[in-house]
Amino acid sequence: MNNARIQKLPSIRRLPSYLHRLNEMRFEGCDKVSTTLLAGHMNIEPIVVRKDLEITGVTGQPGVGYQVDELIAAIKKFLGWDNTSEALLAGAGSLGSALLGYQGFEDYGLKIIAAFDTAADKIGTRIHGCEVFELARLPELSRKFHVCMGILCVPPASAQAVADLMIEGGIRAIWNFTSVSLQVPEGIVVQREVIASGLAVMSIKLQYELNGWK
Amino acid sequence: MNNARIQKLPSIRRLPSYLHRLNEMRFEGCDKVSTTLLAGHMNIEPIVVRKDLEITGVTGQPGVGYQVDELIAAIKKFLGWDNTSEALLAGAGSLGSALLGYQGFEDYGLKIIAAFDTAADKIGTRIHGCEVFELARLPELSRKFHVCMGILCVPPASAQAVADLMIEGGIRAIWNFTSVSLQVPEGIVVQREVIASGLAVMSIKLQYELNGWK
DNA sequence: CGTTAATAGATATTTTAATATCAATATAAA
DNA sequence: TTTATATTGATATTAAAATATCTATTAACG
Repeated sequence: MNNARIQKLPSIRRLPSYLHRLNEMRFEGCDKVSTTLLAGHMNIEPIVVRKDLEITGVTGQPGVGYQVDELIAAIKKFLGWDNTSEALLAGAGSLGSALLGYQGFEDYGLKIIAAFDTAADKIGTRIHGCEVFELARLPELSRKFHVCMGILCVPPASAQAVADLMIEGGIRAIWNFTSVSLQVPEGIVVQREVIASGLAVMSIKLQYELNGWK
Repeated sequence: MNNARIQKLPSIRRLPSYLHRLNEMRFEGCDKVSTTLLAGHMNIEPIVVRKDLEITGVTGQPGVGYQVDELIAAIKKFLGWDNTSEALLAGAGSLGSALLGYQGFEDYGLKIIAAFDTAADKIGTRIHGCEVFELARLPELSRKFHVCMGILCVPPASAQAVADLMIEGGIRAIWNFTSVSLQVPEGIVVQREVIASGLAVMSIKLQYELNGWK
């Protein structure tokens, strides 16, 4: 295939958790933090945290730790979350509405500027402050506002068609919450969230706790 | 720490996607499948699929492939999804409601039998067919029905307290959708879903597509 | 029947991630 | 000041995951 290989993906996946904790710490008035502290909070080893932070290019002070502010800035910059990016959301069903109501995205520099659906009773309304437009207008509005991220929460049957609309609208990255494996042209990023993956891991861990390793 | 080390976690995380596709294939009337076919659908390499399936203990036939039925059964058994397990859900807000409405859980042998909340206007109602009870009754009902999984979707401020209620009710595994890093006794499994992890990965991939590697 | 292509399974290899070790630095306590 | 402790950063090591290679098996086709 295929997508140039992205390295240190496990580290990248942990960065948002560090970022969240660091924001809390800043709010609490801490200005310094050690990897031991961050690790304890996440139940992982300090060495893992240190290696993870390394990829952002931030440096700490031996014997002391890192400046909370610097660390937050470094993580945000590395992830491209230092400037807000705008996103569209397609499918204002229960999951879509939940995502529209999710406050945390602001911390991640993501702003959902419009939602799209086909249900006549939703079009023209606002969900958690976000206006719902007719799905067919997605490409037009996407182009108009130069949106490059799309959040896909439609039923499986229309997932591919709506993804195509997003691509038509110039969207470069699709956050795919459907169960469909999308086919997209070269250069379009798809990030699929499979909620059952977490359940699978939990199921295995639980079996271990209940029965030990078979 | 610290959780005995669980191996092949990446493989475990991919199993639900295979399972989903296999169920579709069975519905379409296919009885055989090759790793090439499954891999193509998920945009990964066939060798990865073969190694993943290996952990379930299933065997295929050289030159032919696997029996779809056998494969489904093997994956379900490995994940403990061959018998339905019952779960409770705490926090019937927008995310909790979305999860209550999620159909896919049936495929994964998960049944949410009750929801809990503190909001007086929700208690006694049904959300997607699931009755909402007063949060304080969680331990009592959990014990009564011998539930061992809890789904946590409450606001951060009450997350630890509600997790404690779950543990009091005999729950052994908590699927944690909050931003809080829970503290739990030995033997309790916590699976935390950090939605921003996927966004972080997507952000890095997008940077690569837009700018190339820095 | 013989040939070709596709496949699983076994094993080996490579790549990547996690972890350990150690030196240098800073802080706090004695 | 001295000592003990905690820290980062660099390097080395180990463990795990991904990938390659090869063999035996099967089906399809001429």
